[in-house]
Amino acid sequence: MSYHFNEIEAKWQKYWTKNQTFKAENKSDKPKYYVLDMFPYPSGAGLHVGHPLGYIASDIYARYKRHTGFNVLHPQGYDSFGLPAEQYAIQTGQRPEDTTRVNIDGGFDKEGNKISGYRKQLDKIGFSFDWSREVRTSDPDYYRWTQWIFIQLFESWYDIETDKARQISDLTEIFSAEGNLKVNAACDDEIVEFSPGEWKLFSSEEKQQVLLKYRLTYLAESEVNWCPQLGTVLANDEIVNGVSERGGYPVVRKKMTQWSMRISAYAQRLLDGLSSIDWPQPLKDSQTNWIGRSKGALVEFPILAFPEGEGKQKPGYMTGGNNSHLLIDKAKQMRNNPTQAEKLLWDCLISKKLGYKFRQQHLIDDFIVDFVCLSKKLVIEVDGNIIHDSQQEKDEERTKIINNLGFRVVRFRNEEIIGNIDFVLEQIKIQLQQDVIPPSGARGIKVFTTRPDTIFGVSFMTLAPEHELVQEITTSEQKEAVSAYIEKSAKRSERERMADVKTISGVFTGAYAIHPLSGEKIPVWIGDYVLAGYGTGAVMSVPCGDQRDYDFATHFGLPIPNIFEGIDISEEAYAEKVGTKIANSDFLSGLSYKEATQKAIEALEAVHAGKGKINYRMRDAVFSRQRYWGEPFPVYYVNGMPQMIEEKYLPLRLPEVEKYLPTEEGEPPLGRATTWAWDTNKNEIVSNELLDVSKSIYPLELNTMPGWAGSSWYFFRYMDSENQERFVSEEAQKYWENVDLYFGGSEHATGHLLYSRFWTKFLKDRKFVAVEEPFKKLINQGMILGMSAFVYIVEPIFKYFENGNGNKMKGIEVSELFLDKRFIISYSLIQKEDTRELYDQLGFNNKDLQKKFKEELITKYSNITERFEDESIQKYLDNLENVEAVAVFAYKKRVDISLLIGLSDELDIGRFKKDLRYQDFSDAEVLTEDGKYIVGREPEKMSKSKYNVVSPDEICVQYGADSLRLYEMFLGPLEQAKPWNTAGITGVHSFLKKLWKLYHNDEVFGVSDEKASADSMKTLHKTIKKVTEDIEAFSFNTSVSSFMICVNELMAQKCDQREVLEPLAILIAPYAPHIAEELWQKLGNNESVATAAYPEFEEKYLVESTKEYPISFNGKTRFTLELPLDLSKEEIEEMVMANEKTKNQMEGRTPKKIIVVPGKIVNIVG
RNA sequence: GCCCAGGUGCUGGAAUUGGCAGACAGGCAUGGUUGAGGGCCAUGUGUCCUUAAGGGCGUGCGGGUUCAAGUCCCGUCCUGGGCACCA
Repeated sequence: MSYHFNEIEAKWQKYWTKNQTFKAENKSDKPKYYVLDMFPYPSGAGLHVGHPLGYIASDIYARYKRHTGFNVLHPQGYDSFGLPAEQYAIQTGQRPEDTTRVNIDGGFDKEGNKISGYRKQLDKIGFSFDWSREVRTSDPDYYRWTQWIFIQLFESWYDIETDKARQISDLTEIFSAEGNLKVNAACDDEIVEFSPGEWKLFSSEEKQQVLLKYRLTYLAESEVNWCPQLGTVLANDEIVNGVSERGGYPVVRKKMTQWSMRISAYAQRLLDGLSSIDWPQPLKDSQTNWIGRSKGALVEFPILAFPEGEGKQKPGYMTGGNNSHLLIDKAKQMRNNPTQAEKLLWDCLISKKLGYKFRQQHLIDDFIVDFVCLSKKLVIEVDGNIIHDSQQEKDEERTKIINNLGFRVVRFRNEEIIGNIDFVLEQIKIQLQQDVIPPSGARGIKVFTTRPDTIFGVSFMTLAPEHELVQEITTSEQKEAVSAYIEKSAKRSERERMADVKTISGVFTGAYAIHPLSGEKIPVWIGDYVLAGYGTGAVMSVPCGDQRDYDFATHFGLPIPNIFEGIDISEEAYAEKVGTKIANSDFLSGLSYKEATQKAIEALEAVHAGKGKINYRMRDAVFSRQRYWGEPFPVYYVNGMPQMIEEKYLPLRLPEVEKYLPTEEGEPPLGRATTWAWDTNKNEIVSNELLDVSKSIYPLELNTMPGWAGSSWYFFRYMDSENQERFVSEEAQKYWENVDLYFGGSEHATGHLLYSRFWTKFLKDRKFVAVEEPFKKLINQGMILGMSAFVYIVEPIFKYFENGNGNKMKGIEVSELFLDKRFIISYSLIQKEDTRELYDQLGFNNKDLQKKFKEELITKYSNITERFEDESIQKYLDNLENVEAVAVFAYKKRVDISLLIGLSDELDIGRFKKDLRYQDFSDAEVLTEDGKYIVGREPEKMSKSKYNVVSPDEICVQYGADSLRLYEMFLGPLEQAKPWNTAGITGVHSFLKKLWKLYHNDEVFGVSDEKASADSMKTLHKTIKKVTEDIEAFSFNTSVSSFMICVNELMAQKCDQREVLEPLAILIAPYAPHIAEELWQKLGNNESVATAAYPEFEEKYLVESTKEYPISFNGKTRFTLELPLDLSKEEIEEMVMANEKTKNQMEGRTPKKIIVVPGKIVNIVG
């Protein structure tokens, strides 16, 4: 009875579906185990053999866990929103919804080609998925909850004090009670401070504006990565080498109003969480890298007010702005004519009763304040008796600016001072006791540095061209140069800027900053080596310690002071931290990196010019896409302010549009929808025409969510996929917790895997889930590469070059790599006169390259024929008649692997020539002696465009799903990338045939109930041990070879006992479930093998009494000797030395040393 | 430049608490079975010397530790992946 795998597999796949064998229950006595694969994007191309690799591994583990008594959740679904469906829609006009459905469930594409669909393809491989829990991210029942989570994010802010996300209503309560002064939140940088009174006075819109700066998802105008070809913005992780990940289109910087996710609030927790999860180290490393935490200091360098002055150093008390020279006379005048109240107060203040020095009518920026205590940064303003509204507004404005410079302001009215001077002084005293608030605002240049120890090495400062201060500080002389530079660098695309890191460019602003510790005057430059997006967009340049600063200084002739003891910096900067001593640095001289860093921060803090700071590289994630095929935002706009649609009216369904392109006005595709307005009375989507008619109807958001929205929480939905009340019920989530084992590719390291962790932490903070991390253990499966086939083409080219004498000549250029290949001569180009076309085809479209190639050909001409082993080309050339000159060279061309004969590397020349894709070669000549053409093969990523795709469907038909499963595992370690070679599958296929035979006597099934031999029991238990260890270590390739060894041994032993064959069937069931079920049934079991108890390993069958000792002399094994295992060291030594062979080896010498390791080895030295 | 992973036969790979390198497969070769092909079975297959017995050399390269190194240490080269004017 032979092994009819197709019948067997179809039978059991049907059985599993019918009996819902793998349906997971949310209630069970068994312990739970959650195994998950990253769900696929269902593309029109269907599955290739690379896709199921991870699914097979996870399936084996899930099945293994079922055998060992776990309640296993092993679901599957589709990440069905995404760009390719939309691109396809743009091209063909078909609805993405329809094409996506066909890609999953099967059907026909527009050309009428049959698409079998992901589901059918997956089903054929025999996975133990619980399909009753399937999710599709593009299903309104699913994205309803994606929208819901978005609303929760909108309704939350991040409280740094409690290190948690909290409801936005908590924040508004705090604002009403105490303003925002004490709020320590993750929020936008430019937050204006306000009191509870001011908060109450804000209009509704102003309040919404303020709150947007705190929300975890917020609308902000920011510089984004705009991809004109795709018509959308991209997140940082969707850009690779300055071009879009999908399609490879250029990306430019553009200012746009976009939804963003405040993931930066979670930077530290995302970093800390990594230590609690069992993920591959490289993956953790790349997340760590991406988050990019760096420890250092934030330092503020004040800007010199009179850069064009006599070069005098500005004293610390001169706090005036750029217009000080105009105001200073006015201030003097005011000092001489004080009001009554001013006079009274000044007399008290100048008497130093309060213990602090005050100044009168002093310049701060472009304002003259009445009194100021510079050391405590306290301003005292005296107001007239009658205060008009307009005056009050002006005062508030003025207070804000002064606040931003780091001064507090107290105001008293004239009558207060005159009426109760003691009370006023008491108030001032209280203010003086408070700490100085470091300046939060404008005039200083704030920089972030990881090397505060090198602060005395600063010789200039550099701002990013986009820096907001640039316009303000640039002197009139430099204005032109600076503007030109800014314009030039703004024009450069991101890619250009990245490609060109070598060119040093920059311009002096004319402004100077003041060193906060030395008081020295430091020139301020702008340069595009400083990135606007990182840190503060400005750097303190320490040329001796940073190569970029060094290069910049060298280029522009700026000074390079050396602050390292005994280090030569005449050639390059010195960036080593350890073992370095700081010199020429005032109080830091002589200190190590660590000591100096700490001292520098202390000193900066003392003068309120800086503080220690942790900076993160990770930016907030842009969450809007100008696309159609994504989740619509549950958002409408009232007076330009975003409003959330109430939860109970979700989902907000994606509208129909006629075309999937942006509108003429450049709006996203949803701008084409005619029914896309929100009626706040009826709470439904209504026609846009009503927008002007009714006051309760508002426009809906036109952007959609990015691809990662739906995938950031789907693992929770599987726990309770039918729930209509909640995204996952509390009980279901508490039961399944999180994913125990997650399989997927490492390419999602900084996208999906980071965003999922972020959302999970957020949901935990808001108590929607009870876990902090989504995936406990993660395994990255490696990519299966396709074996692309290549043909090697030589093409004769005429009128190609001339030698020095003006004669045309003959030559061959064949890459050395191709010397052992067979060639195909293409005639297609012979007829073509214009060689430029050929150049283009080969990439030699550059004049220099052409010249170089020509030269090389001439110099190599003399010895090329010797190097070239296949003489047929030479013969061909020699036989050419009436041709004076010809040059030939070879290149390779991909050929479709379906044009090969069988599984061999031989090209079907007839079909190749007839193939339309290779019509240039229809009259080609194949240079081979034996009439065969053997292609070259190279591993590459499997893809349709490379003609190297192997479909699992064909493999299943030819060899069966069990063979496919075993082979994919047998190929090599799971995490490794490895090439696919269909020919190799015969190994595992014949193994399965042998296994089948083991359970059969000739034509009939037959097992005996007799006792198995000791050898068979040993083989079985050895296999149980090895396979179990391997499966726990995810070493599936070695367990497959263990099965092979096991079956080979049992065959040799002629084993047919149930005692061995029954446990073996269970053992192999996770790997080859179909054949295992069939054998299990034939063994007389009625239930599926899926939940049969896993065989237990028993040591006793493996106990050996003897060991074949390798006997080595000076480390080289010469022979082996079988000895009982219970011998002592001495006994072993005695027996070995007594052996005849030992005596032969020693040839009468006495050993210097004898090493005996019982149970392992004997080594005789001498 | 920085971080990570990895270099073992013709190919995929096995062996890393230091203990007979090349398990298990594919390929190739020879033989058997078969009308033929496919299939199946058997044997061989790191490399060099040798009729053989046997021996030399062998895990990218160079050193070192050890009775013993693919495995540990130092240096170096190469390949693949990630990040990158990140201050």
